[in-house]
Amino acid sequence: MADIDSGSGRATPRKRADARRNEATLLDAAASAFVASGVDVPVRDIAARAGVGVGTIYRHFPTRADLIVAVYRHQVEACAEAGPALLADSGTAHAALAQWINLFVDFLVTKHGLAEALQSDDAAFATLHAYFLDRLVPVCAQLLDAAATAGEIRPDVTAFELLRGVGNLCVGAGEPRYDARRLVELLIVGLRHGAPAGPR
Amino acid sequence: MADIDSGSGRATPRKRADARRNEATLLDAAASAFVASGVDVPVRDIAARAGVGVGTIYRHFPTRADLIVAVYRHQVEACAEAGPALLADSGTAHAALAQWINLFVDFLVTKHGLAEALQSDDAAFATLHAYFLDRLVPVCAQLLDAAATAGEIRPDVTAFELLRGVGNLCVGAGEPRYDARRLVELLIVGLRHGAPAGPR
DNA sequence: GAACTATACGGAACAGCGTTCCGTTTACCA
DNA sequence: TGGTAAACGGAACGCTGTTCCGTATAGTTC
Repeated sequence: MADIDSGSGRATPRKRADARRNEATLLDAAASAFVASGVDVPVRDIAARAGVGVGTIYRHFPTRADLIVAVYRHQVEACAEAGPALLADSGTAHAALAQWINLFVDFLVTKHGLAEALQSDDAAFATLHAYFLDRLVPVCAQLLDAAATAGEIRPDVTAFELLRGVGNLCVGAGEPRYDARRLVELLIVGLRHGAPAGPR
Repeated sequence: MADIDSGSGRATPRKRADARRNEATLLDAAASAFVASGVDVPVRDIAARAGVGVGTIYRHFPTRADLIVAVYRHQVEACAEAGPALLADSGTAHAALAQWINLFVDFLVTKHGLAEALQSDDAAFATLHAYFLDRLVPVCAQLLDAAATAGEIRPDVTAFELLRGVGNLCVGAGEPRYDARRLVELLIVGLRHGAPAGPR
């Protein structure tokens, strides 16, 4: 999948061959370990799977969050880029928003433990938090603004809040009696119908 | 607040005085430790606060979840008992449901880390899970049934699912940019307006 | 009041985690 | 074919929850 950090950067004098190889190996090992045991799989397990020492993991990925981000970067980027496309293609802004949220939920519920990690306030996950928010909040805000401008939804819910809420609802997906998708759907429906002042 | 385990039980020959004293001391210490540092405060901190050894904690409360349950039992009972009362007093079943959910949310958001613990799949929290579900699911189901029978809400959301969703939304409450109550409100609104088949 | 015993206590010890650190190995370049 | 900076492996550290057992003590019995 193309070489990592070859050419371009003159300032960084190019990493050693074994280092580049290990980084790729680690990404693969982490990805399969995440699938097998969730994103909270012990670091030692990932190291063993990759056939390296734990020190090697931390040299390449200073914190566990960096590893998670690296593994899922492609999919998060794809989700972010789908936002404007949906807005252009969908009949209404609300429909685009609903579809985009569905993409996000599909992504989250298929990654065991990712939703849990996303809303952990553990300092180790700060960069994970930051990456998801930096990348997705603007996209969500654009969809939200469009729907609000069109008068299709109540205008007082922020993109941060909605993403966080949806992420929270995805925690525990996979349990048979709990359908996160349905509850997220309820949330989106409520967004359309809820009066700004609320009941009572 | 009455004595603990006095009289009645002949089978249990009554605990020693120091044991009963320590149990009460531990409940107080745990309660204030939970307020100060969240329900995930280290066991050693609670022990230190109570002036006992960690062994004493585990003798009285075999698992951390038992301690949490013991500390919050009164409030959970109160919440459970409020359900039928609200149903009798409110104009509509949906209003009763909304108010009861509000009680639950108020309880959760004021207990740092409790919502997080509730949806943890850690085996240590199994009894915590079980207690909350045993006590609250039937109440929620009663409210839900009443509202569904009255045709005020879509009938395909289970009490378990709703409680879990609401609990999930309460995770991270306390963060300034995240208003769990508002999102729960959206969920309840969606419950009223959502068509069983959903959009699209 | 003294002796005896079941009960309860305290905290050292264990296991599992993330993370750090450093002696050793290895890839690259001259 | 050395020499050296880069990278590696895994022991070690600090922090968890939990267990275990020698010691202290409350309650009972004479």
